[in-house]
Amino acid sequence: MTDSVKKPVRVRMAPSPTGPLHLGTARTTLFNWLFAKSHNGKIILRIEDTDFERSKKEYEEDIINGLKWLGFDWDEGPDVGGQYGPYRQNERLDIYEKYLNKFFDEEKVYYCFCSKEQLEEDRQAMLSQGMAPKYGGRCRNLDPKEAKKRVENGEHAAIRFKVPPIEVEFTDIIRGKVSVNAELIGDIVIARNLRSPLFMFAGVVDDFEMKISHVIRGEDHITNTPKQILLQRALEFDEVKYAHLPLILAPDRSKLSKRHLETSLNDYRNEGFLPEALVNFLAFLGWHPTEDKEIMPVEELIKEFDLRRVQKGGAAFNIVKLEWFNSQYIQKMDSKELLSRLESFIPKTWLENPDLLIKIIDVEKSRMNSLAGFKNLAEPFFELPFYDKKLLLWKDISEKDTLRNLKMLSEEILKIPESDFGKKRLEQIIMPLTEVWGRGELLWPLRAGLSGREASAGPFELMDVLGKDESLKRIKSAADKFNA
RNA sequence: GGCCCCAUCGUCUAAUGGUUAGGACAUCAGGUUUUCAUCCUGAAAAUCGGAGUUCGAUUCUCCGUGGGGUCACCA
Repeated sequence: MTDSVKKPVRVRMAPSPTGPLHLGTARTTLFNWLFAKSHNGKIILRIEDTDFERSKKEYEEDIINGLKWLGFDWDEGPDVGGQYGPYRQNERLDIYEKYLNKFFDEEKVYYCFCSKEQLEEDRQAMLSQGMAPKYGGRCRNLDPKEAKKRVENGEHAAIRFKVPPIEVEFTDIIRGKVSVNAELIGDIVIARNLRSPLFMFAGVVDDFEMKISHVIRGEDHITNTPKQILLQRALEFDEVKYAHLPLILAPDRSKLSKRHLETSLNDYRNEGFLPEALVNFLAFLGWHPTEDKEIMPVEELIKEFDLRRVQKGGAAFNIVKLEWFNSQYIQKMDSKELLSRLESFIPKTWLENPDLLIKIIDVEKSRMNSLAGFKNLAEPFFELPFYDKKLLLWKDISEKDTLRNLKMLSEEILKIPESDFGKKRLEQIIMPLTEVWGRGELLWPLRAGLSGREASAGPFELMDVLGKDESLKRIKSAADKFNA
């Protein structure tokens, strides 16, 4: 309960399966995960599906999938079990009911029969008077026995918690002291009925039941915290430690929404971002190590992660920087490994020749800033694109000279024995020629003819991958453009 | 609107009661055996405004401004 008695670190990842895995959820999860890992703590995955109308099994699957893809694991959860389960709130209704009944016995809650229309009217009235809209307490003083009877007779009533009019203060690990006057809050609804708790209440019960030590969540929850602390006190639970993370903002620092960019993790996955890059990028959105470094693999993040170094202000999402992280991780990645990541991004037929693909990857790696971009880069290796003969002309070199140069190169390349054909040998043969005839004059048409592209890898690398026959074929086809 | 949180280059951020306010991405200019990319070098670029505390504040305090969050029988 106090700092002197250190509780074992147990954090929870608590996504709501009301949509596909969100970028913000991914980052909150990452910070929880890093914190737990760096403290040898346990991680609990809890599915917060008390909103039965919006919660969907498919979203739960998507979220779990996405979290695993990012490389996270957990010690307890709906899929792996654990001694504090079940781990779906929907399966814990008995537990909530028990505490709700306790609350009724102690008269800390009451039934509220106000209709939604009525409440909305009240709200508007208060708003128009410039007041903070809060529940006025119309049902607070109804006779509990009578209220219970009405509910038993089938009348619908929500369950409200009597919020005491006191100042609530808590210490946030990131922000320090935060205090709120609960008088401004009004009695909050904590359950639709005994079998249908709401987030505010279910979370508090679960955090206690699951022995959670630290609640690390987005700043959007900061105003929920005093309410939950009040609930904890009423339930006589130990207080947990809180850390509220700064929010991810849109690139223009406004509120993050789908209007500005993709907010679902799957979009980034499908665009060919590496989970390693995403994790590194997300970690640096609001956090930074002591030293100046950017590329930090996850093991290093764990080693250096510290909640106290988390930024307080919101962080704008910068896709360009993400792309940079991605290209860095791609360049550093072993080509074999890269190939396995590439599988879902390329035509199946390409997979028939893995050796060739590895060669292409080696050559094109530095030009890749996403897995999805590889296909376009690799296409010329499988099929020479159609191109206009103008592409072969270096600066103001004439067609005639270009043709001559191509023929000359072709003859020289032909002389190289198959067994000795490769980048090194090609350079040895061709580079001296450029001393005489000019670099651009020889190399440009050669490269353009081999790739059929305005921009590509260099001619020696190209030929190295294409092989002697295909290279000569392409050079001939380039020369033919002028013969015709 | 009430309440809460926040504020260093365009962006992510480092640092300190005294520094030429550092790094990274992006930008610009060069260089590295032709193009593109990689890589290297260099340049430009910031302490939101105003008071106060102090010998000295970007750092501490207050006010203002700006941004964000929240005020659901969503989470």
